[in-house]
Order: sequence, then structure tokens, then C-alpha cells
Amino acid sequence: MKAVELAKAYSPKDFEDRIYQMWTDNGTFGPQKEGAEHFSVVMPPPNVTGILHMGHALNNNLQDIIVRYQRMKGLNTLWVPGTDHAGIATQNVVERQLAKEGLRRQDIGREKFLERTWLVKDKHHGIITSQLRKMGCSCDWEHERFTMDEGLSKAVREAFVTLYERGLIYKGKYLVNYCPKCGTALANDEVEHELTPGKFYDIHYPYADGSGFITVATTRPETLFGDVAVAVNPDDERYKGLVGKKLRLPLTDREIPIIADAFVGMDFGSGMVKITPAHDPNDWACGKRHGLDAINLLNPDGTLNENVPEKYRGMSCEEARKLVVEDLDKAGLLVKITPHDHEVGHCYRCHTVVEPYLSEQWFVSMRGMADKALKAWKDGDIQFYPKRWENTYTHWMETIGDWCISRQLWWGHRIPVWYCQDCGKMSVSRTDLTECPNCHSKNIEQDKDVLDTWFSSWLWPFSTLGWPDKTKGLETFFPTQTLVSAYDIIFFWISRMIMASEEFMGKAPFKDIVITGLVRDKQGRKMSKSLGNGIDPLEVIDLYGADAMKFTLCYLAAQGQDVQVDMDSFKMGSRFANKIWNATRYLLMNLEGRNLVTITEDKLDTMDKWIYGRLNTAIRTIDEAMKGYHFNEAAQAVYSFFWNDYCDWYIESAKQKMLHGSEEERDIAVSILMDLLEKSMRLLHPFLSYVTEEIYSKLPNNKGLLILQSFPEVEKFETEEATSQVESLQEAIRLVRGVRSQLGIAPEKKIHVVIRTDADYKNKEIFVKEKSLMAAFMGAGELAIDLDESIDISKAFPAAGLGFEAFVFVREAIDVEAEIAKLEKEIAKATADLEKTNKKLSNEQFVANAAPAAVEKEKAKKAEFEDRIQKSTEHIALLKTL
RNA sequence: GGAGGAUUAGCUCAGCGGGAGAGCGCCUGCCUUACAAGCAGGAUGUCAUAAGUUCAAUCCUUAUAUCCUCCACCA
Repeated sequence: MKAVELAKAYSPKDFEDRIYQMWTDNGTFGPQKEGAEHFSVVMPPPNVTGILHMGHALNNNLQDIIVRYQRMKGLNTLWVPGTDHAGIATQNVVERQLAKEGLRRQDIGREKFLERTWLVKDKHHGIITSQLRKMGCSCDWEHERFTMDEGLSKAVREAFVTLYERGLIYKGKYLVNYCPKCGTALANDEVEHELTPGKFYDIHYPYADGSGFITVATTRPETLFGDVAVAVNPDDERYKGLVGKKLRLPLTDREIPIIADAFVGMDFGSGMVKITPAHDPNDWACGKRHGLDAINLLNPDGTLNENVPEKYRGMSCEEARKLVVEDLDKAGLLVKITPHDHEVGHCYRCHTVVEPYLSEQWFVSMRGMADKALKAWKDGDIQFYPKRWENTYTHWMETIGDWCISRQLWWGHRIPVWYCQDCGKMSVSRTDLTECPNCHSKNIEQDKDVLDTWFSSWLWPFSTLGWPDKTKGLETFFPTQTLVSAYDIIFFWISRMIMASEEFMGKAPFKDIVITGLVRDKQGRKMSKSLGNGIDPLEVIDLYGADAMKFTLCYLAAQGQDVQVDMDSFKMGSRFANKIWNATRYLLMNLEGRNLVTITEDKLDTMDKWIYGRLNTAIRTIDEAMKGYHFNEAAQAVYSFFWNDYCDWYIESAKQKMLHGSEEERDIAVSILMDLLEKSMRLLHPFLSYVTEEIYSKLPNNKGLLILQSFPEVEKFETEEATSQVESLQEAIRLVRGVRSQLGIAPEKKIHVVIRTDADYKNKEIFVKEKSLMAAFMGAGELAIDLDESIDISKAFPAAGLGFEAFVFVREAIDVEAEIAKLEKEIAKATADLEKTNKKLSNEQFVANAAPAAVEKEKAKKAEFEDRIQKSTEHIALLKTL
């Protein structure tokens, strides 16, 4: 056999792109094992607004590891990639572009606007998919989907109409969360509450009959124009007699009543609350209870409308607040202003303060679906990793409110509802309507709003497989097995997918829900654009390679914990990949003139059986870790097997055979090395896919493309005895190496070692059998396993192991006198240094006046010198005993 | 106001009731022709604090402290 040359340096750029191309050219990502048990995963679709960040890298790399592992385990595997149209976010991107040109979306019209949005989508889609390829994701591009493609649009319509038919979708005028900047309603969970500094304004509301006034406290004085009452607690003794009295609303002519409602807290503020149903959810509910009107004060853009006195119209809430407060003050109605921090809702997309806004919207009734989703969890159909997220899930499901799904946007799935201008009838339809089904008038108009983005993504696990059509893909790959996602979208996405899937498919969309942590920087901060602390996955790949990134992330991904990284973190994976590369290079160099032989048990010695045992341990650990999604444990097993066991011990020991063995022995040694290398590549492939595939292609014993090979099975060659024996061997070697190091014996100096084993020591055999190996590893010129009468151990340096003792004769290796002289010189120098330092430290002036850091430094020096002196003294004592 | 995390080596973190660990950094000695992105050896810890359960606690229980998330309509 000829030696195989491998490039001298590990350079991932030389092969990563080529290998990805080869994988796709050979159709390796698609399902391979028709008829076998299926394993499918849907990729959480990234938004087409941006490019992938480190969080995506973590998420997709972990999915890739799972999918590659299961593929190698022989399952019929499918990983569905795709992207999300991300309604608000994407629309915002385009609106920002327009704003730079001095335009608003209304200026160019819906059609032109959408054209531009599709361009943005195409651009980002291209970037995102190329990033996924660079990372090495083995998702099936044949199955790629987009939330607004034809099939998914059909699914969205089907879902909407079906729910409508089931009476689960309704339209109505309600108080919803509204982002004035985005110009659209939001769902409850799209609002982020944040502690915001504000003020409490105590305001006098005079009685209508002029008999005095009461005081209300509010954080939002500008909404007083929408007040329809002032409420007190019915049990509040202070105000009992006031209920029913009329008040004159400040700055207006309007009269409002005092009412009693139990929601008012008696001990909060003045115990009197102004009721503004159109601008506060509590007041809305209160207004409903009392049959009060709701007066909307806002235009869709967040400015005040015609329901406020003229001078305030067109102002933003903040502007109006200032003026209203001023005017109240002038009117003598402002009592006091106190600072008051409170939770204020902000838009999760643009961070603008969200207004409660009275408007006509579409809603989904969630209660029934949530109950089904809860049952799925109770029945064990779904399981979270780590388990603690189940609390979050059930709590959300139990307290769920109806879902506002209409958005006043242009980018998204248009609501499939048509209104007839003639007969006034509303039609909900799976297909586009051109005439009214009721009166056949052509004068119909589709609802202008679009659906919440999550209304398409909640169908993702089955819509991507062809639903509502009964496709083969759906039949084969639904339900999926594992969903990998970060915890920030448990509510938005994961929970809703479970509900949709139970509703439309009658079962849970996946079994295992793996919740990853967030990727943070080394200060523990979330990576974000605004902080500029993000790491671009492509930069990592450029610097260290995709394997280095994947392996490092996997190694750091303790279940559910956040991952903190900086650029340097990825050196770890890079070094490991480099190590694999070089180990391979060495083995391939040694193929020259060798014949690979079949490995049978009788050809194996203890070391061989040991390494097969180590391989087994790694396989078992990985299988177990992957079962429970403990990625870090799997990565550690891979790492320590290959590096610490295979490279550090096994290859090193095999070198002795290669050096001194017969032709036949060398053939066997190489055959075993290559067998282990081949298996190692299969073991490592899910974690370092590119480098292992590249190496695999060079192996004389490869069986085709690595990605399609089977994951290694536990070997039968392992024996407990071999494991135990080699551990003893390692112990003895480490012991002697320790002595050498302690005495500073140079590697080229050979020493004389005698090992004495206890009478009942069970692993003596390995010492005898592997004597030459031990000698080589210890750097021993002579090694004796049995203690001879003639040997005077009092002249040797002793080191005790478990069940044996090693005696190291170092006299020949070192010049004791010279060594002692060297040490004494060192002690002298250290003593002198110490004196200087002590002098400084005993100088009161120095201690009192010098910079504290300088004093600390001197103290540290002192400790160091003392330490050095002590060590050298001990060392000398040791040498003198020899 | 609820809920959940975190607290272990200088740094980042594993550790899933019986020996305190990894990577990086640090120290010592080595370019031993696979790898200096390496090899060998080494140092460093009141496992946040205080009680408790147990033969045994970094791990379980209960408090406390500090930090971080998430959820929640108190005007």
C-alpha cells in the first residue's frame, strides 16, 4: 500500500465549500432510508429581515448534529429548512429604506411597496441560505419553504377558514395593543413591559354643582378627555356617599358620574380612578361592566383626534401631556406631581410605547386550543429539555387570552375575507373571490389587513410538508421528532405550533422540545446590533472553519444554559480539528508498504483491547448524551476519546510497534490504527462534519461518503481486564514521569527504573508484557519489574502507586552536585531579593505612602521569593538522600 | 407581586449523593521527523453564606445574600 499525502496544515477553507457541494450534488441531505423509521426536524425559520447571528449558529449547528447523528443511526431523515416573512420587521426595513428617500409607504402604494419588500426578502433569503450552507447544515434544500410561498399561503387560508367555520375566529371592536410607529395592532405577547420612569399627577375634578372637588391620581393626564366616569371602591367608607354624584371634567364642559367598582384599590393613590375605557384595559373592562361609552382619542398614527379640544389635536400623547398639565395648573386643578416608575408596554419590534387602542380587529379564541395543548403535555406527547420550561409552557397556556391576528400592514397574508359593497355581506373564502357569493355583485373588496406572522409560522411543522393536501411527505414525516429553539419564542411560536397541530392534525407536531440558551458575549450581555457586541458566524468560519464553530458551540452547550463566547473561544474547536488532521496525516504517512489485514481477536494485545474499550465508552456516552440532548457531554466524550485516549496513548504506543515490530506486527498495528481512525471519523462526523468527511475520503478503508455511513456500534473486543491493566500501566508511567519532571531530568537523559509490585497485585502482567513500551514512555534506559536482591533501593527515588512502587535511579541521569550547586545559587539569589523586598515592606513610609498596588506587588514578590527558597531547599534535601 | 435560573480554579463554564473537573490562562522542561494550534509535568478551589436530612452533601431540604431572565392591568 502507498502512503497518502495530506496537506501539511489543517486549512478548512481548502475543502469546506467543496465538500458541501459534494454532499448536495449527491443528494445526501434528503431522506435516504425509505421504509425505515423516520426522523424529521423543522428548522425554526429565520426572519428574512436580517442575517444569521450566533444564536442561529448555535441553534442550527445543534440541529445539524442531531440530524447527522440520526441519519447515521439509520433513520429516514428529513430536516426542513425555510425562512419566515416576518411581517412587521420586514415591513419596517422597507419603510426605513423609503424614509431615506423621503417617502412613506402610502406614497408609492401597496403594490409597489410589496415589490420592494419581495426584493428585500430575496436579498436576505440569499444571505441566510448561504450562511446555512457555510455552516454545513445538512438540511434538505429540496424541501425548503418560505412562509409566504404558494403552498404555505394555501395552508394559511385553510387554517383561517377552518377556524372561522369552527367558530374560533371572530371580528370585533376591542381595545388592543397598538404600536403607533408600526401602525398596527399587536398581540398581547408582542408587547414588552418595561419599568419606565413616569410621574403621578394628582388632579382635582370639581363637582358639577360647584360644591367642591375630588382628587384623582393618574399617570396619563392627557387621556382625561376620554374619561367617562370616576370610580371608587364600593367598600371605601371615605367615598361611599359620593357615588352617583356628577363631576365636571377638567378642561371640558362634559359631566361624568362617580361610580363604584370593586377593581379600585382603596389603598392605592387617592382611591379614586378616572375611567377612560378607550385607553386603558382596566377601564375598558370597568366601562363594559357599567355600560359606559368608550371615547377614542387617538388617530392611527398615535396623535390626538377630533375628540379632544381643538388646541390639542394632532399632538402626540407626550406633547399633549405637557400642555394638559400646564393648562390644569393654570386652572388651579393640578395638586401635585410625584415621581412614579411603572411598567409600560413597548413594541417588540420597534420599541415604541404601545397604546391601548380601540379598533376593529380579528381574533382567535384560544381557550379550547390551549386545553388541547395542555392535554398533549399532560399525556406526555411532548417533552421539554430541560424540563423546567414546562412550567412556563403550562402557565402561558392556562392564562391565555384571545389572539389578535389582524395587522394593519401590507406585508403578509391578506385576510381571506371579502366585503360586498352592495349587499353588505361578509364572505370568508379559501379561494380569491371576484364576486359576492350572496348577491353576485362584483363590487366587493378584500379586507385590507394582513395576518400576524405567527399565524403562518404556527402551521410550520405540517404546512411545510404539504398540508392541507394529503401528501406523501406529510404521511411520512409528520409528526416531527425534535424541535430546537431558543426560549424567547416559546410563547410566540412553540406553544402555538402545538395548538395548531392539535387542532388541525389531531396530534402534537413534535415530541422533544429542546430549548437552547442564548448566546452572550464574555460580559454576559445578550448579543445585539445596538451594542455592537455580536459575533458574525461567517467571521468565525473564515477564521477557524465551520467545524471549529460547530464543535465549540456544542462543547459549550450545556442543556438550556446560556453560552458565553468571544472570538477566541473558537480556538478550542479549531485546535481539535487540527489535532484530528495531524493524527490522520501521521497514520497515512505510515501506510507505505503495509497491508491492511482483517482484525480478529487473536491479533489483539492488551493495548488494542483497551482502546477498543475506550471507543466503546465514547460511543455509549454519546448515545446516552444524544438521547437526553446533552450536547456538551457528547462533545466532551468525542474530544477526550480522540485526543487523550487515541492520540496521546494509543498512537504513541503503536509507534513502538511500528519502530520495532516485525513486518506482520506492523501490518496488524497499522490495520488496527486505520480501523480505529475509520470508526473515529464516523464517531466524530456529526460534530465536525467537514474535516471528517475530507479525511474519510482519503482513507484506504473508507466505504463511500462519510455522511451516509453508520454511526459506530459498540465493539466486542473490549475487556474489563484490558481496561484495568492499561490503567495501571498509565499510572506507573505517570508516576515516573512525575519524578523526572520534579527532579528536572532532561528528556534525553535515560534513567534506571525498578518496579516492585505487591504480592497480590493483579496487573503485574501488563508491566511484564509491555516492559519495552513502559521503558520508552518513561525514558528509562533500564527497567526491571522484579526487585533483585542486588538492587539497593536506598539509592533510588521512590514513588508509590496503587499496589506497586517505582524506584527511580537518577544518579546517572543527573549530576547531583551540580544540581545542588545550581539550587543553592538560586536560593542565594532569592534570599537576596527577599531581603530587598523585606526592607521595603518594613519601611513604614513606603507602606503608608506608596500606591496600594505597589505595596501589594511587593507583598506578592515576598511570597514568591519565600516560596522559591522553600522549594529549592526541599529539592536539595531530596537530592542529598539519593 | 409571582415563576425560573445563576453563584465551583485567574477567566468561561461542566459536574444528574460516595475520588473536586474541562477549555483558556499561568509555571517548569522539551522543536521526541503527525501536530509548538504540539508533548510531558505542575500549581491554583472555606464548590456564595447559615442551618438541616444522610453512614456520606458541590449535589437533597430550608432560610439568607448577590446577580440575571420571564410572567403579571394596579390607575
